[in-house]
Parts: sequence; structure tokens; C-alpha cells
Amino acid sequence: MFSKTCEYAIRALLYIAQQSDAGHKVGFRQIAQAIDAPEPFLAKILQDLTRKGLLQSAKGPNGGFFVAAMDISLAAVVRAIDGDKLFSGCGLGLPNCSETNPCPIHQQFKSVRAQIQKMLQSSTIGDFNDLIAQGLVRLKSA
Amino acid sequence: MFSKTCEYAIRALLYIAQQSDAGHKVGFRQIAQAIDAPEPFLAKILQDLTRKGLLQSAKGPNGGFFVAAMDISLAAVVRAIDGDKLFSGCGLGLPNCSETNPCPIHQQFKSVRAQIQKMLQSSTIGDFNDLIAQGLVRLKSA
DNA sequence: TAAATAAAAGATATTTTTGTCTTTTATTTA
DNA sequence: TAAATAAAAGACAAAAATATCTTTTATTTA
Ligand code: FES
Ligand code: FES
Repeated sequence: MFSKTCEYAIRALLYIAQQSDAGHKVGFRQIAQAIDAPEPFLAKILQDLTRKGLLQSAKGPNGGFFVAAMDISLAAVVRAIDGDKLFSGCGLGLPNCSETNPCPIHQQFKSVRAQIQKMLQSSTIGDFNDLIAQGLVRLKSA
Repeated sequence: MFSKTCEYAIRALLYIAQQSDAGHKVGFRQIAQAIDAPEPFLAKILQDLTRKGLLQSAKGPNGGFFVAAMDISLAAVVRAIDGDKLFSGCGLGLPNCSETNPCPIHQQFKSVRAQIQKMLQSSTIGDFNDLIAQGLVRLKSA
């Protein structure tokens, strides 16, 4: 569904959002540990998210990553990392999905695609702060 | 959503099913042309599908690929090629998606996943024969 | 100002996916 | 049986995704 990069990005943002909510900035090592991601790879992803404005960072002692806008949708994150293929691309990989030139599964796929978009559009990275803080959901395996 | 391999597999099966319905066996070159796929790569995929019984082949003159069972579901094709990650895997890439140890988006994702499965389970490779024969849907771009 | 801290950037490496080429085997028909 | 046809198999190649390592830059605090 999502690329590995995108999975790490979402998990990292959810974690950082929760930590920011609790008043903490976090370093990428700590984030990598919290979401079980490879450190240098995650660092790259965080840099990218920061450049794109989905995340903020501060250098120096007491620095780290933090979230300023809790109302960024998961859809925005997916779009930033994976592009909008998931939201408008053809299910069978054909170019230019359209009503006038549909592939066999176009109608059915279109509706599924809309469901996915709805799900991602209606959740923000701040929506899960409490669940995460209370330990009711996980961001890593172990 | 699906891997490129899986996209080619579905498009190829839909094409072969329609041709079989019309009484024709087809060679992999013709299939590659019909669905706009790289010939040798497609040949590999067809071999794999044949080994797995989703497709039949005949060697020699007047040979080619053909479909014996029109009632194979698209879900079975996806499962054969991409495995069942799409049907039971975690949306955030965590191992062992489960109710008791859910990730933040588990509930929402579970329902989307079920939608996808329903769509793929309720369509068979023979369901589109007429639409394809009438040229009402496409299997390639140009 | 010096030292410590932490992110940013750049170069490099590995793995997986996707795509290609050549040889072999099986089948049919003349 | 010989020739033609077509898939099967195996080795190989390129591209993209994923992951790692090292150096640089900015910031804070003592
Ligand atoms: S054309 Fe394939 S999903 Fe729209
Ligand atoms: S645990 Fe993530 S979708 Fe179920």
C-alpha cells in the first residue's frame, strides 16, 4: 500500500507529534528507537519531511525534531512521500485513469481509492497523541 | 497498491481469458503487445502463473497460453503474485497486525483492507470477457 | 570564545524489483 | 523423421528502493 519510506514517515510523525504534545523535542536516534527504523535512513526521511514543512527541527543542544501543526492529515504525508498515485492512479497501472477510457476494474477500484483517501484525509498526525501516550497503540513491533 | 508484476499478471490474464472465450490460444508476444508489457518479463510472469495453475499453456505449433477456469478470482491472482500482505498486513508496516496489539490506524485500515478484498474476491478473470471483446475497456494505454 | 550537541548534507552500499538475452525442451505437422 | 513452432529455463543486466557512513554546518551553553 505505502512505501517503506512512507510507513516510517507516518510512524515517526505520530511519535514526534505525541512527544511535542507532551512538550518534548526528540532526536532522530530516539525516534528511530521508538518506531524501530534504521537510524540513518530515518534521518534522511526526517530531513525531507522538514524541508517540506511537515515537521520542524532545531539544531544544537536541546534541539531535535518537533511538530508545530498537529492538524496535518495523513493524506498530506502520503502525498508528500509517495505522490498521488494512490489517490488518482489506475489500479492496473495504466496511465491516465479516466472515466472515458477505463480499465476493466475502474469503477470498483475508484470507489476503493476514495475510501482510502477518506480514511487518510480524516485523520491528522495529532489525532493519536492520547492513544500513544496511554500505550493503547504501538508504533513498533517489540 | 499492486506490484508491477501483479499488474501485468492481471492484465495478461484478463486478455487471455477473453481470447480463450473467443476460442483462441495466444503467444506471449501477442499478449505483450495487447497489454503493453515487456516481452521477456511477461514471459516469466506467464510461466509462473502457469506453474501455479492459474493459466494453461501448450507447446508447439498452434500452441500458446489459454485459460481453462474462468472463475479464478482477482484475489487469487494477487495472492499468488504479491502474497497476502495486502489482505492481512499492517498499514504501517508493523509485523503481526492484530486487534490486541494494534497500530494507530488499525481500525480504519482494517475496514479499507476488507473493502479491497471484497472487490478482488467478487471479480473473476472471466467477468470482463464481453467488455473487453466489445472494446469498452482497455488493457493498455495506446 | 570553546566545547558539546544535534541536524544537514553528500557520498556510497546493498537489496529488491523490474527487465533482457540465450539456450533448451516439448509438440505439431509436413 | 525433419523442420518449424512455441513455451520453459537459466543466466544476466539495469533501475529503483532501501540502508549506511562520513563530513559539515548551525546552535546552545559553560
Ligand atoms: S483506468 Fe484503471 S482504475 Fe481508472
Ligand atoms: S496493526 Fe496496523 S493495521 Fe492492524
